[in-house]
Amino acid sequence: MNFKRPRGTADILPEDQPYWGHVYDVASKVANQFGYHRIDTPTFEDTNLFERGVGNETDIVQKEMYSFEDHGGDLITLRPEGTASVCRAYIENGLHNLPQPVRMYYAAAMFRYERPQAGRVRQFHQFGVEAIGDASPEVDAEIIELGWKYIADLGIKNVTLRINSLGDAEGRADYINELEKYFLSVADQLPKVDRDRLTRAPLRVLDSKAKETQALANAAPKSIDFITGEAKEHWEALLALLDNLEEVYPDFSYKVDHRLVRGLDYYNRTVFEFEPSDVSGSQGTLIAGGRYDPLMGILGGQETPAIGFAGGLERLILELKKLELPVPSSKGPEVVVVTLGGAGSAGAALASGLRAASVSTVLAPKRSMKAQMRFANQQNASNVVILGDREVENGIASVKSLGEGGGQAEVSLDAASIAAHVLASGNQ
RNA sequence: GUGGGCGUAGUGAAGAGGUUAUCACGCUAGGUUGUGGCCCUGGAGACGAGGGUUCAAUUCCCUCCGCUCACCCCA
Repeated sequence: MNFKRPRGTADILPEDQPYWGHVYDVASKVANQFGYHRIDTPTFEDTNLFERGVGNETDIVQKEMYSFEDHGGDLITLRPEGTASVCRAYIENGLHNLPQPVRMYYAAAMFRYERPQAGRVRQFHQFGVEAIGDASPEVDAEIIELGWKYIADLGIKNVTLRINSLGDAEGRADYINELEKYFLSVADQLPKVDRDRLTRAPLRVLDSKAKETQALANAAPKSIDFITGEAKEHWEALLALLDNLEEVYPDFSYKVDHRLVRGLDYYNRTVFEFEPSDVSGSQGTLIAGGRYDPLMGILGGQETPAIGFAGGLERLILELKKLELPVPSSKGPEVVVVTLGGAGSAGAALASGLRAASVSTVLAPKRSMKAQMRFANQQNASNVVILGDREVENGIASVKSLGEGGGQAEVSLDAASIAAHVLASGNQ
């Protein structure tokens, strides 16, 4: 009986690491460009944080959380998303005392008990950003710009940005009422999935995948027609700011989509999503976010406006692979040390000396010379240093460059000389 | 939770109710005594599990398990 990884988890093998390194590197680079600082929160939290923060009625809380009682009797949950934790940390650590807004980002594993499929696993990874403590539409635009730039810097083109406003809590009830009324009036034309949805979450009928529903949803009442006052001003200001972005970034564009809604309870006003334009995959959303002004209050903090997004790294990597986009490849060592005969220990000593001199060095396995050369080649090494009894005796090592038409040189057998030789040829 | 597809070496594939299960890549050892990539020759390595039908099952049937895709949901 062999052990297998749990369903919905993945081993990220060395060969896949270039993709992961790339999505993490670009994430931190772009976040820093916008003045966002990294925050790490615990992998698990009090179950109650998510029940309150994510919303007790959501599927995430109802059937997807990894929850357990620990040995002290506390109810613990592996985080299914990042925003609730960041807000908890903001409140707990008194980050409202910092200059506002506080700009933070995270990149970490999340856990949801779901049926795995393309672009969806049980342990998955998100890059998320949050700007807390500023209600102005400029911050909305900034977050959207950040998300767009992240995707663009990864090299992914042809993404569609859809945006909508859910308005504030006050006006929302009226809107949902109207929406329900409308869908009920055409209920006989809805497929049963959507009739069920209508009783459960009327907003979600809007983004149904069913063809029959989509035509009806297009004609449904729009939330942006129900928003008033500050929320309306906010929305219009945001659209103007996005128009500016179109001038700065030639490829940037957005589409107001009144059928865009969110699954989590805490969102208000601005919501948005980035997804590939060629809607092939069903789990297509690469980045999704929005404003969540009510959340801080829900979690027991002071009312504090905030907005953020989260992006699925697995989905981004899937897209990178689909588009066959290049990612920085892992480099081989600068030196592989090949030893023959009784030179084994001299080789090990030389390898240590080279590493001490900051030259990446790998010792070839003790096999035939041919096998060791082949090993060096497979490691993608820049050079081999050949060390046999002859060399040890004469105090001279053969240093061979493995590149195209690389030559071979005799170098004095000491780490400093070899390091200098290797670094000099590497810099040419 | 619901519904489809699929389970043969590490990977990708082929195969037949009946002796030793095939191929490619990969791995590994060699091919003149100390020089990689190309080429050649060896070697290791597999029928997901259980039950049934049959003289005989890896092949047909059933169950389970696993993988995968979609719905649902969501990043």
